[in-house]
Amino acid sequence: MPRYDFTSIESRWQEFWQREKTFRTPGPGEPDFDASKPKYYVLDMFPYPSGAGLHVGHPKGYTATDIMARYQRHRGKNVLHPMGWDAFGLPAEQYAIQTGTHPAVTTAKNVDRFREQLQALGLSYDWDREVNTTDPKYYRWTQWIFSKLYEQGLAYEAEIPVWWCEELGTVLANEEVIDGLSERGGHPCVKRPLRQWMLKITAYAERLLADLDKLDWPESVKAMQREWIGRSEGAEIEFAIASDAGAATEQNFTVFTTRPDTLFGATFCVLAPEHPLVDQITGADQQEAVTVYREAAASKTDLQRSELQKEKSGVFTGAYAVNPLFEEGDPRRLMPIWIADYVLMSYGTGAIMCVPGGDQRDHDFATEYGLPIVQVVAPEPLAVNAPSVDSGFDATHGMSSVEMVTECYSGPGVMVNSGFLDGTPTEEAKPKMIAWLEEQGYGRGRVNFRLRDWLFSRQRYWGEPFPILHGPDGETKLVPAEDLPVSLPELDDFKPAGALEPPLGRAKDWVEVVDADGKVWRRETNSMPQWAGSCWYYLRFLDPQNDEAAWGEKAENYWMPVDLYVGGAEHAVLHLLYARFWHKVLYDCGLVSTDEPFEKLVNQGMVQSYAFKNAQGALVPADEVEEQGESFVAKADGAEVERIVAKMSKSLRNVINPDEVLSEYGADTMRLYEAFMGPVTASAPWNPRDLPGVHRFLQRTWRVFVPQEDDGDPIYASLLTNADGSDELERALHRCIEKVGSDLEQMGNNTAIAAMMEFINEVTKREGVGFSRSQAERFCILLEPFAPHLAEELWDRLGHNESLAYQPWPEFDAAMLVAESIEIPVQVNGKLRAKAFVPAGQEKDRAVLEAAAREAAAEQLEGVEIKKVVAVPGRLVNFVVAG
RNA sequence: GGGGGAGUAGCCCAAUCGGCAGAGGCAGAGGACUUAAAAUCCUUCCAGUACGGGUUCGAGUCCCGUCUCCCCUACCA
Repeated sequence: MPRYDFTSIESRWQEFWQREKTFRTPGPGEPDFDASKPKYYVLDMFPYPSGAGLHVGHPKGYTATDIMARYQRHRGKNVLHPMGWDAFGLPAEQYAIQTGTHPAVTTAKNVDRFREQLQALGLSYDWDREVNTTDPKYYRWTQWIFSKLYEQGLAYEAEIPVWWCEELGTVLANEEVIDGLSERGGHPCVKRPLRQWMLKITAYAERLLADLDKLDWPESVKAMQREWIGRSEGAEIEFAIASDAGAATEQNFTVFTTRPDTLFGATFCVLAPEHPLVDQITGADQQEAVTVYREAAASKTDLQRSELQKEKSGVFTGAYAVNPLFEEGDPRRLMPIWIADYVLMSYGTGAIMCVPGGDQRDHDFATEYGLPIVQVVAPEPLAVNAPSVDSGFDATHGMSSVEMVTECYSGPGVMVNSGFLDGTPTEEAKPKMIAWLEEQGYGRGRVNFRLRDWLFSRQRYWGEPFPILHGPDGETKLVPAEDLPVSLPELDDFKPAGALEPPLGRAKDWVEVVDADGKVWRRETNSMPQWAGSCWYYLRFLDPQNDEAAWGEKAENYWMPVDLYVGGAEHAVLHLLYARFWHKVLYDCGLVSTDEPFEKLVNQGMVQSYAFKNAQGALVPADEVEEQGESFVAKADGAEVERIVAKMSKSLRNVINPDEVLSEYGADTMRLYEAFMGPVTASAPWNPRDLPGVHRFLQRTWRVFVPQEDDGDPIYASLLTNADGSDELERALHRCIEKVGSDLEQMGNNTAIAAMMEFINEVTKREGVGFSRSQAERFCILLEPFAPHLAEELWDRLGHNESLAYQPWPEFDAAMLVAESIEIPVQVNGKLRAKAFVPAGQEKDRAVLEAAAREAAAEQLEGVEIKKVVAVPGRLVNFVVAG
């Protein structure tokens, strides 16, 4: 086999690894577990096994983690590197509705295909730890964790308006609905009140926010989570509704504001159109306008609302609220109450006080409807004689003419026109006002979160059943832990059972449960959302066969936390926030030993693909374009098209199938290319032209080990002797070891590959002369994380019987990293003018450096005055000269 | 509007603390081998780092301003 025959090499080693269970990872308690070794837990976000199979984007992250896993094994660590399936989900259920095929059947088929494809890439997962969220042995524990949440009072039922998607026959979470359309499939959705299970994630808002600081995560992800949690400090203020006579009545409403300091500048209030108080306070004259406005607002989608963003709209209710700062008779005491759709019922209290002098939105609204604007914050510190006293009312608003302004200023400054706060800087004014409100009983300081409780139920078949029973009198109880799992019943028809009745409602025998006392209970027919299984799978990997517990304490103590977690940025908020929430609950229950699950997070970049755009700017599918010399033209009409980089998508027909790459170049080339494209975190287009480059590197490697004659030896005889290698190659190898090792530590896989190419080029240049067995062996270890099949094959041919996977990483000698003579650039006034040569070992000696530099630049330095000499040891010498 | 990130050769990408702009690959050019082609090997061409200022002996790297692109988010009171 003189040629590099990747097909037979790769299948040989894949069979070997599977047969020998090379990557089986014993855990605490198992006989072959070595507790003295440090651990490394490297995890991929497990995939949803779709019917389409893998595409080249998946392996980008998987390759990166596999390289890390293999590297850490060479570093002598116990490496936990598992894979599994997030297999509940809508596509299998919809396929079932269309074809009658049970989702379990579809899922099993897809899982098999995914597993095959992953194994074909030579990924070193411990397949004994494979988990599947749809397996009753798995979801038994998902249900068990739900029970814990329920026991902690963190799961509750509520009748709330939720997004209902008629087409999908289910409720969706806010984040699964974009612009009124379902994220999956793009079907229209409407809001409806429904009984739902909620998880009280808001109870953990503060900790979920604070603990972000200690995570080694991308800034962008942390920023997104912070924004999603949306903590803001301010105050709640209660406003009484004014009677016709202007007195405060019993009726009131509460607003949340981050600017209590500006209460003196509040000139009106706005309620969300859906606010319950609107019906009660609307005056007869305004009734019709209010009704019309509310109906219009209700029918608007978020998209429509945001399109109309620029122009504020609203309607006066006819009622007034009392600003508690002002005495009766003061015109500023009565604030008209409007409704407007820029105030959202779902945030804060659904009502705001409006300070048009200090808030752009309020200002826009006030300008639109001619409401008074008062300045209460002055940007610059003002002199003592700043105007601060009311002086009569103007004709338009009955307000003081002095303080009417048209500008809006929302920055920090000094309070004006603000009674007892006059002259106080903004930041001090806030606590002062809060203190006043608390003292007077009008309000209190308060922290508000944007984060809302997690809508945790779905009207689907293909999800985890709740371990919940409903009694005849409306009571609710948990299914006892020993009766778990509550298995999914068999069904023939997976459609919703009624307008709002989930498919599980069809399983009558399953739904009804009679207890020992003859009492009839009904099972919960909602199921859990897809996020449930992925909230804790990283814990099940620790101890996947355990039938007594979700995980063993020893395993958890040893393996957690996850050292490196790699996945797409699309999970920045939802999955990662939900999983952190569950983990903290488990931590509080004493079930896990760390308060955060994922220590380091890396988002792999997207693998994009080329697409084409014609002169009209329309996208042209890739298979309708051909290359003509330097340019690309549409096959249809020969018109020139522009090549652009885009996401892979079916419609652009630019999706790259990994199977083709594998058959043409093999898994090692595929892995190498994925890793060589650029930094793991960067997005880059899949460029088929670049594949031969990395493939050639593997071929060159092959050729420096294996003679090319048809009847040649399986490996060069010179590599089977114990002769010393040449000093130059030894130095080159030490540089390579140092570079590959330090790059791997920081996932610099692309540059590590470049270093190996450099070394092999060096060996090739010498036609293998001076390449020793010891060098060949050490190089095999460096290569193994990237191209494990080829590395194992060469290692085997070097005469080893054991797998290469656990060989210790080679050492390098710092003294070997430098050449014998060191070239030092010599600058004159910062410009490169000459090169000096210094013997290795003396490059840090300033005197030697300077002397060598003077000699090298003698010509340039002749007859000029040297004002200064900058000599950086080992780096360069710069002469600063006059003129 | 807000937040995160990126602009280095025709292309993908490198460049520790500020210290020779180039490690590697693709593409291009020339050559060797070959009956020829493929494969392989050798040689070689190519930018002053988006733009404008500043600090410095010295700036791709630090500071200020501007532009372009990508991602996320969006009336959050």
